[in-house]
Amino acid sequence: MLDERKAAILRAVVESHIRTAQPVSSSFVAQLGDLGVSPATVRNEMAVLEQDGYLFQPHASAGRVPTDKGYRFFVDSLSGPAPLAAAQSELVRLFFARTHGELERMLAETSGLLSRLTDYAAVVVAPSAPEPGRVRSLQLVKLSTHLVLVVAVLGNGAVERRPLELSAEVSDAQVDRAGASAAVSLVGATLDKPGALTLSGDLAVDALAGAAVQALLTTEQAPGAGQVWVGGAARMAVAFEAVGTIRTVLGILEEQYVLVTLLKDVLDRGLTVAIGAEHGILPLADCSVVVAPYEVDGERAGTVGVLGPTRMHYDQALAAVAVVSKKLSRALSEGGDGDDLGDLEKSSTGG
Amino acid sequence: MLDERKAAILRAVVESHIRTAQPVSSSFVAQLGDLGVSPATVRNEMAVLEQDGYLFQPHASAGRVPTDKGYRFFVDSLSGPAPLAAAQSELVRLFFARTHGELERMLAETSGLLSRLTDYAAVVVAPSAPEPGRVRSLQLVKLSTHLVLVVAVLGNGAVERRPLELSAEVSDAQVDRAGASAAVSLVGATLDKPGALTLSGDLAVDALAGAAVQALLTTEQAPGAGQVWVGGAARMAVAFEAVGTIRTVLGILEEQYVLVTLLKDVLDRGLTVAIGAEHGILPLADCSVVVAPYEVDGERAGTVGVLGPTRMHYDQALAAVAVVSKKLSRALSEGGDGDDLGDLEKSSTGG
DNA sequence: GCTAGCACTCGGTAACCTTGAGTGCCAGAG
DNA sequence: CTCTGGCACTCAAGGTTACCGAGTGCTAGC
Repeated sequence: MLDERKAAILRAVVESHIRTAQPVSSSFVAQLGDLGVSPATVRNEMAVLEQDGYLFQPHASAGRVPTDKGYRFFVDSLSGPAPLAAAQSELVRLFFARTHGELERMLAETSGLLSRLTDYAAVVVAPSAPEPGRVRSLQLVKLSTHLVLVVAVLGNGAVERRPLELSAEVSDAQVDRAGASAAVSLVGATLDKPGALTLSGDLAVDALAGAAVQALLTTEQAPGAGQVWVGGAARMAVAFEAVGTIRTVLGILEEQYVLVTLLKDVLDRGLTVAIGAEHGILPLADCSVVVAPYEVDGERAGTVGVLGPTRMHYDQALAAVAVVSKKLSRALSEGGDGDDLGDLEKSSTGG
Repeated sequence: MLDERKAAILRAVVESHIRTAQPVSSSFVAQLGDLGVSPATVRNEMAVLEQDGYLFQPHASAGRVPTDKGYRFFVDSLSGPAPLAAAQSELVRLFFARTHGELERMLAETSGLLSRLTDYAAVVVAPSAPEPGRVRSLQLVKLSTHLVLVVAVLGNGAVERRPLELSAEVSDAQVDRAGASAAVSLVGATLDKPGALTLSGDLAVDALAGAAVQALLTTEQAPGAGQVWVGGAARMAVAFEAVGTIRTVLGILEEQYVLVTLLKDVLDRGLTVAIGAEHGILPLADCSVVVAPYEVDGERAGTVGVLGPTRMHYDQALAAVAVVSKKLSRALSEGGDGDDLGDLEKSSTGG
């Protein structure tokens, strides 16, 4: 599609513009020395690249700036994510060595990590299904005469909690028996495939046990699914100069629904990077997104991503997103805090 | 301290500047007609107000702008929070009618509510002590050979969860017995006053039970205490013009520790409003904070607050913060989702 | 004590010019 | 046919000047 020289020029323009945020001149590219041609030649090539839609000239006496198409070519021609800088690898290592425990806190902090790694805003989407891990423990706790709490502990330490409002009063003993019954049905099973419920004969008990199991099974799709954490939104205020852009981007970053949909769409289209207008969100026309799914026990669970300006350091962002998603997958999968994370470091570098 | 006319002029300047963000001229104040004097007289008074540190003149041929001291006077002379607009009352009502369930989600969404009410950024600090309610249930769950999870359900439905790493392996039976023992010690007690632990004779069991109780008692001060949710940070990008200011303010809004300390300090000094440099945070010199504590079961638990530009609508912010903190207190106190929130509406309006 | 009048200050805007970076194009060399 | 040096052209950015007008401080008089 592009002969090698045009490709080289385009790459040079993109790289330079990513670094400096300035239009790139023909003489600058020529001076780079990679091609051994004069500025005039570069100019001719650039004119063609502009006609083909890879470059754009803000005004007559300015250099060239890449278009979305130009960035797309650049990203597609990347050999892969850059290796993480040593300091950053260390950050990641420390983070995952230190962090365990609560899922929510972990994901929230992961968004902070990813943002620090890339210097852009980071987004982490919670697993959309209830934790698929096996149920380790289930308990009913009577809070008041008409309120019972179902508490389940899953394999990875996550705690699922559901309130149950009762129409009729039940005794403590009945709650206990219902809890035992529900526990028999669910403990050891995964949340999507419960065991059968053994009936006790006491209607109230069986109804309560059934309701408890049911409450856990119904993924709280609407409200909870796709919970989102955004880290380092402030970094977008650094990435952009125009106040208007900052405003709109920050606004979007608070719209959880839009964010979740955005990341999901990109992944569904099989992409890792969405550049400028490629994702449909108009206000984010100046932004690109780098995403990766993470897994829990081998199943695609949630998404991590980076949102930065179109002129972002794609190689670094790709690397950071890849490493974080991988390590996160490990950390969240059964076995919990991995002892064997060390070897991952290498394998992810050579992606 | 200020005669009535000076006070009126000062109030007029503050009010106008809050609305327009522009320096206020003597003729404008005179035109308002509240005093029936000429611009020249207003000028003389303004000159005095400037000497006394209430006003400031950006440059010779400009109007006056309030200083922090000027705002302080204004706020102190407010008759109290303004009544909430009807639409906003409705927002609050709907919110608290709809929202219940998980503490964290509730607090997170509350920050969004408060931000929408005021059009500034809102901050909600989680209860700093572990939920003070009585322990309703306690359970140990063995996650892997060396990892046990302590799960406690408190009176208000909150779930406290602590991981315990074991140095030696214990059997399932031992974990169960330790759980029972710890439960006897804690269930029915409040977390700050545990009952004595009855020893079983099995060293491993007793050690585990003790560790479990201990884990729950130690408020996870450092990491978890003072968890913070920030809502509507993007609104700060609207409140300020200068990119630099936006950057620093957004930066601060992500520093949880700073935020928690800030709100705590303001409350500890007995203030409801901190204006400009009154709180020690230099980068927030252009910002004011309006805070209120909320309670759980009659005890001061956490804080809600609004962060806006120094020239913020204090009356509205005060009103919003007051109403939200009150309703939040109700919603979080034993009894949970209140049925009796209706009557609060009136009492809070006439603050 | 208030006010009208007046001189003064100074930020903001527009008009103008200059500068220089960068291009497009052309003609000639390889 | 491709590349390059040269040259005219364009246009944003920055500096200078002048002007306008908002707003003040001061003073003299009511």
